[in-house]
Amino acid sequence: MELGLSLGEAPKPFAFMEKSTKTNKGLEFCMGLGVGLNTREGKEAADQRHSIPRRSEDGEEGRDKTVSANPPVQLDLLPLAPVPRYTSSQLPFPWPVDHGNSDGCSSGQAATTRGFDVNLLPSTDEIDDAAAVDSPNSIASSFQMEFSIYRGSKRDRESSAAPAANDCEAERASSRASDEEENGLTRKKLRLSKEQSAFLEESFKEHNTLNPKQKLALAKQLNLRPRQVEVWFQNRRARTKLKQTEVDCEYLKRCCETLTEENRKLHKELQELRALKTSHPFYMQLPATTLTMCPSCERVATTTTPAAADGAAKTGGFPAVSKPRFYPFSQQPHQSTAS
DNA sequence: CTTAATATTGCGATTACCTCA
DNA sequence: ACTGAGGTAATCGCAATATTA
Repeated sequence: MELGLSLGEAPKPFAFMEKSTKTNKGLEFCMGLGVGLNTREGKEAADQRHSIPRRSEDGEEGRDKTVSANPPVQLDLLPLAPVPRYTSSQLPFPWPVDHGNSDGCSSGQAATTRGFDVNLLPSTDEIDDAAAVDSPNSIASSFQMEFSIYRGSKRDRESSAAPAANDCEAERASSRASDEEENGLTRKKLRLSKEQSAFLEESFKEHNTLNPKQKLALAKQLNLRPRQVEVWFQNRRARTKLKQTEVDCEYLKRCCETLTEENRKLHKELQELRALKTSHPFYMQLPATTLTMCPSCERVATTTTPAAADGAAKTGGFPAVSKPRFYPFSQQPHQSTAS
């Protein structure tokens, strides 16, 4: 028996599944798994499983329009985190939450009352950028911080005693690594607040990718740099994919166990049939037969070998008759010379 | 219309920092 | 106080795609 499990590239994820469905009806299980994450197709397939929407409304997202022609098996994702689900009216996203529009500007009234922890302040040019794409009535332009829960490190809390120094540090942290290296500074990891993370999480549920407008609006609303929002979404997608991979592996593991068990049962059945032949040598008038399974077509075939015939003769079991044959599953062998 | 250069974006791999047991 | 593990923000390099001259 062949177990076709492909953990790499899976160009034809269901090819072997078709075979198995047309043969052994006694085997009630069949699988079609395409866990090919190492190729572009695999990535797209994975994205399909993740139900990542491929936006097409924005020109800049056109590169993601391609979809796999062979969608692999859909595995239900376990809930990643028990994040409370908000309704659209409760969620003051900086873009309309009509599940499809990504215009970037919000309708929003509720967001004006929601403030967020600030690890660092966006640079003024980024604020200008965000304002440039926001309508004059957007919540982002009217965003105000109303509370601040700083969850920085001990060092951060110490430095927060000196506001000027903290601003300077935040500004430094907002630079890219190249800038940091140029300044001889090590990058500083900034922890997002619970509120920021929760809001990003909710945003991710709405759109797991962001167009530039959404990114800017979200960054402004959360008082983060657009780059931070972008990185967060990238990492969040990576986490989702990793979780899905774990689910896939777990599923494959269960399938393997199932197949192993089925194989064990088949072996047991075969032994019982052989024992039956031994105890009732003239019951079926069978030749000395070796049951084999064609690896290509997965059909059971028989071969009559001299050694088997000798063994049968020694036990006094079977006369040396070339035919008839015994087909345990009422199947004709695909080829007479099965290997 | 074709093509090369450039810009943009997302992803995988990895690093670095932070928190916690 | 120290330490290792785990989580995650951030970085880097690459590939695919879009845009533009």
